[in-house]
Amino acid sequence: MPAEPLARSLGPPDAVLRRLSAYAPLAPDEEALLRQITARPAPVAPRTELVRDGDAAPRPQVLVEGWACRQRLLADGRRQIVVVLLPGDLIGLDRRRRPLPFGSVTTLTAAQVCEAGPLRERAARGGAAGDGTGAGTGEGTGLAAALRQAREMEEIWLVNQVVRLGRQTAYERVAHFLLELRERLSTVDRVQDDRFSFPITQEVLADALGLSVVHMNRTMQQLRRDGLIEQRATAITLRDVPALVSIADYAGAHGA
Amino acid sequence: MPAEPLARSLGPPDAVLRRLSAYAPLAPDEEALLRQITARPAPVAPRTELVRDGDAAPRPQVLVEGWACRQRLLADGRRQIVVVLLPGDLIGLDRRRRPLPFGSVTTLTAAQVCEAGPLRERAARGGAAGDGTGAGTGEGTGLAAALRQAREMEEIWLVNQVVRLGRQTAYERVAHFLLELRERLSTVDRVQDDRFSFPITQEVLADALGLSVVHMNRTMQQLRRDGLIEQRATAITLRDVPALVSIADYAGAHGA
DNA sequence: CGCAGTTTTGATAGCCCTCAAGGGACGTGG
DNA sequence: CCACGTCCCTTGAGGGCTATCAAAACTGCG
Repeated sequence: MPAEPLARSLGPPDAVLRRLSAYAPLAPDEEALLRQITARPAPVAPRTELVRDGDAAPRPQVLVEGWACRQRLLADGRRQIVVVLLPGDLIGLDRRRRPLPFGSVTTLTAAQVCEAGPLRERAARGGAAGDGTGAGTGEGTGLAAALRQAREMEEIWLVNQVVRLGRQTAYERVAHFLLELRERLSTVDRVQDDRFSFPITQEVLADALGLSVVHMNRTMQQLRRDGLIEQRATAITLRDVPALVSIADYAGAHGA
Repeated sequence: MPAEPLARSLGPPDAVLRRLSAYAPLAPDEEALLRQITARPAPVAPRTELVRDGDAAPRPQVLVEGWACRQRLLADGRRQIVVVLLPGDLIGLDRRRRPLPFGSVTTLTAAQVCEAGPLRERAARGGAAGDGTGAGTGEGTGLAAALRQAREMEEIWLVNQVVRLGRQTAYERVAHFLLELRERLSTVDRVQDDRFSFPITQEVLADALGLSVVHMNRTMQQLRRDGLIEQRATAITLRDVPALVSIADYAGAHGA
């Protein structure tokens, strides 16, 4: 099962570096550290658990290639995907002091993962960090700032997810989710002309958006019939972003 | 309009201190700072916006008394409450570097709020923090550790909310939510014999749990009829916590 | 060429929403 | 003391969105 032929063609595999330097400018030695960490990514099969539920000390990792997710299972087998993780995303970088029932982290596709312990240590030791109170104007620079930003982005994705699941219809949910994916993937150069790799099954999509597989399928069909999206192989194209934005009431995570 | 007669009888107003020292042991001077900050709380009317949506630099505040929420409004008026904030909870303590579309923070009841700028500064300056890599065993102490823990707890509440909204029925959602409230309120000594103040309307509850007011009402009735909860005035009693836990598939945020 | 996983389709049912209206609690004012 | 408004809770009826069950078409693959 090839990981993501399209993704590879759409961008080189330095997703983590792209992601973090989009969040905050990095010092040369920090970039070097990142390159070193991601030099030899470990291939991981689909449906592999990267972090077990309740794990006391999840190892810091970075997702270099492929998609994954944080998910939680209910006792009767129902699954809720809490957040989808994309190339360049971080896993377990927050130092936790207690084993928290966060759910597990699992790959959705074939993926490539790197250990990121040194990244956390480097950030903890501090650097160009702008820790000053700064009243909010300062952005902060350096690895620590980038990691903070990464954490805040993840919180935004969670809030988005709550709004989708709580107050939007299936149609709106899918539109909103696709727009979020587009925005996130574009920061790692995986989007061209509103087209990007889309390597997950409708079952996964359903578990992410709180729907049944059958209804997920019908909703996708509706979006296609309405000319809003187009799927070929494992890639998807958003054919009318403004319309999608309007439907989903989408307000991105822009900085202004 | 009296804020919360029951709450007052169930616990003294030093909710913030209780909350934070439950997260991590504080140094004497940190406790003193907390007492100083919360010495003169400002009364706030219900439905008051404490943080506006997209606010670049939300002022750090602590909720000393009353309930509030983070919420997001859709263009057509639909409202989703992202997370409910209880006495002792923190608001805007994370230093943000960009204006993020987080939604607004609004009081749900009459409340008492304190500015907490000094708290953030004190934590940033560092203290007894256990920043060592520690492999996960160390808990960390001091204000900074407590604030980190507070942030992680909020993330757990978000994940809980996602699971509720995505994969649970109305009945399960309410059970799950009530158990979470019980657990959170108990850390600030606002729970006695599974009974606690419950000062929000069913409309608020509906917006928190992604339901209509009518269905919210019917679900509460069902829970009462099943002998699981009991409401009198503005207080609620969980009459069968094990049953509720089973129904909701509730796994608290315990440390083991 | 059959197998397993995925997508698709049809039919039926159910959870939950919307609309509408009545009742209760509380405070205000006459 | 009672009329009256407001807010909240409650109830009824009808319908729509979405789930479930079942099975067929499709795809990639060994």
